[in-house]
Amino acid sequence: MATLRDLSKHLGISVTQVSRALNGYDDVSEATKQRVMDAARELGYSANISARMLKSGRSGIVAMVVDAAAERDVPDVLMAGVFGLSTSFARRDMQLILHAMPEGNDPVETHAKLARSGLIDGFIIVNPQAPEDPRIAFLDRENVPFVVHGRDRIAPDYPYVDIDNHMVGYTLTRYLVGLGHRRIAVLEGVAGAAFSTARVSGHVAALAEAGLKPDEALVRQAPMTEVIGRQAMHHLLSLRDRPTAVVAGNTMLAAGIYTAIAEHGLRIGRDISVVAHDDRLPRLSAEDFTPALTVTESAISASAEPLVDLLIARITAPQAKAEARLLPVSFVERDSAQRL
Amino acid sequence: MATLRDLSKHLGISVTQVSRALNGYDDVSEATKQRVMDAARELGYSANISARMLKSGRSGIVAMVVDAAAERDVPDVLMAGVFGLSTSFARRDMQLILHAMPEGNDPVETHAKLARSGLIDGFIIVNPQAPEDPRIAFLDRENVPFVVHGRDRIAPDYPYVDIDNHMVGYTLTRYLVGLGHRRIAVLEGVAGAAFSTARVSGHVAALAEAGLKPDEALVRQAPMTEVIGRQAMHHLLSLRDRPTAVVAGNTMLAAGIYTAIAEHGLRIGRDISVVAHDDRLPRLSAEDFTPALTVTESAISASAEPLVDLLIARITAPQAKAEARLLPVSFVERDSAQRL
DNA sequence: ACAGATATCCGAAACGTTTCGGACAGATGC
DNA sequence: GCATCTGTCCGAAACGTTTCGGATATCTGT
Repeated sequence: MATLRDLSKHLGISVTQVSRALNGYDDVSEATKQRVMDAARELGYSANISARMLKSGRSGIVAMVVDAAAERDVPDVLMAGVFGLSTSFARRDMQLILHAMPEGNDPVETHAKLARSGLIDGFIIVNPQAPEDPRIAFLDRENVPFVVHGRDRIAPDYPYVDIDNHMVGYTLTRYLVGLGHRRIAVLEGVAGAAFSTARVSGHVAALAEAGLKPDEALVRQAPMTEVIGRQAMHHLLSLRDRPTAVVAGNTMLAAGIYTAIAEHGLRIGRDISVVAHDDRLPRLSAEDFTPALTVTESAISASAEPLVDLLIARITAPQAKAEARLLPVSFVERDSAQRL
Repeated sequence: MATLRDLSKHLGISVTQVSRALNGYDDVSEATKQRVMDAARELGYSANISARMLKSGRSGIVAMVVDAAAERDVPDVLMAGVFGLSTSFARRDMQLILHAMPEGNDPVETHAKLARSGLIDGFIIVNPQAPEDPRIAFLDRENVPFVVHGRDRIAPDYPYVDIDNHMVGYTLTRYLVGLGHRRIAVLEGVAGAAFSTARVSGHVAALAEAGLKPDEALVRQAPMTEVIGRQAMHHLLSLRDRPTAVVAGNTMLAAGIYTAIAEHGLRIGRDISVVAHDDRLPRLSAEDFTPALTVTESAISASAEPLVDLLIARITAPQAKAEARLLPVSFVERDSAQRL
């Protein structure tokens, strides 16, 4: 609870100089800088954030609003993201507010209220809706700094971090086509989600390239949980004309799919091929599946650092041209898909 | 970005009166109160939190520090807690900072730094370590408001919300003993965790009551994941003198146990009885297990509201005697345990 | 020795809010 | 009619920081 004034008195120099010493200005001598630093440590001084903010207009706090209802089923991916972000921000002496929005609340209104309070320097937007996310439209219009994990259009003019989801869908399906598969099912995330839409379009593109038409009955967009993967796979396997291969949106879906296939007495790879996208979640590693799962992989945790960088850039220079980062995706062939 | 002064000018009354009107003081007439409210809505006024805080000493922000390494494996229970807390705080116009602490950082130092910044009104402490949690000792000593989910001793003098974990352990084991079981295994949370210690002690008490000695080989304290449940159960089943029943710390462990038993070709209930504690996590419902799982149950989400109440009480009246809330636990008999 | 550059310092204002102490009516009591 | 009370209002100070404009002392080159 020491203040600048306490330090100033203690050292016999002005508040101004103490402040400038602490903030590394160059019109303060090395000697005093040292003395101030030492005294600060000794007295346990830490700048009062609200005072700093009142003056500078920045709080060092960013917020991320998540839809409690939508995220409840899939905490793994959210958690991986939040942890990465929180530590990345902490390293820069910033803090992340996680605001869980109760069901039925308007996301735009929630962001508006948070922004109006003046507390928040910027927002992290996750799970953008395609084709046009209302939160993005709002923040853009109001000139509130934000960065998006994902994107709601092909070439946005706001800062975002994403992977090439179209390519993910294309790669996985293309691989199966190459193995001779013709009836290929797809289990992806919920229909509104931008990443899900992009991947399905990649899937369709790969099919088209092989002269195949997508079969609506084989495409399912739903929350990516193990239970849903299992149910959906059971349904697919009970089809008259069942698929010979399936693409899963993440490893949780894949786990459910594995279970369902086993419960049908079929062998993965031999009877039904499975491939998936792997976000590198801490719990379900594709290489630990039996048989080991063939995937496109891209660690979701890797997006934290660039997201933080871009958001900070946005906050400090709101007028600068928006930057974006496309994270790499690699394809790892294992044993879960075989030639038909 | 409207300020009090904007309102004051716009209405032709003093800043003081505008502030008092907005904060519901009674020395301002109903008429002006109404006018001020209307103008505030019209101009989109929202109090600048840092200014308010600078003056009042309160930010309306509370923080929860979680150990990234420890929570990575078990996001479900953390997530359920965080969501409940965030919405409960939001309802009171407060915000929750989730601070993910990187591995190897000192929790006490992390809390100290956060507290010193002056930004944070209070802390939520989760996963207290028994017998003495250093974070609790520190915050108590420094008179920083906090509330604990759980407790690190039997009868603490700080505010906390908990269930009777000794009773949980006792009830589950007692039930199995009543069914004639004598070799009863226990899979609980990591050894340092207070809840885990309490439950194991309840287990031991129930055994002692039946004249049984606990067998160290049958008690395992580890992270409560499905994978660990499965591995631990495999180990137990391979024992020369294997248990006839097992108590699981939560439904994730139970799910792994179910898998392992099935993989051994044994039937749950008939060959091996299983009971568990059910935190009512959104994903794994005890009643959806086959066979349906017999549990003690207590929704972890129910603790959010009392935690928030107690923390706010602590913040507004730091000197008042600490309150506590013991949440109810119920026993639900289903089909996963049978008479030996 | 002197003008000007350089290095180091400081006072004071400002950010937007809350709140203390007091002001000024009009109403009430005697 | 005077003092007192009640209902409304307001000015000014304060919270702790940052920063602008200026001050002072020391150094440079001539």
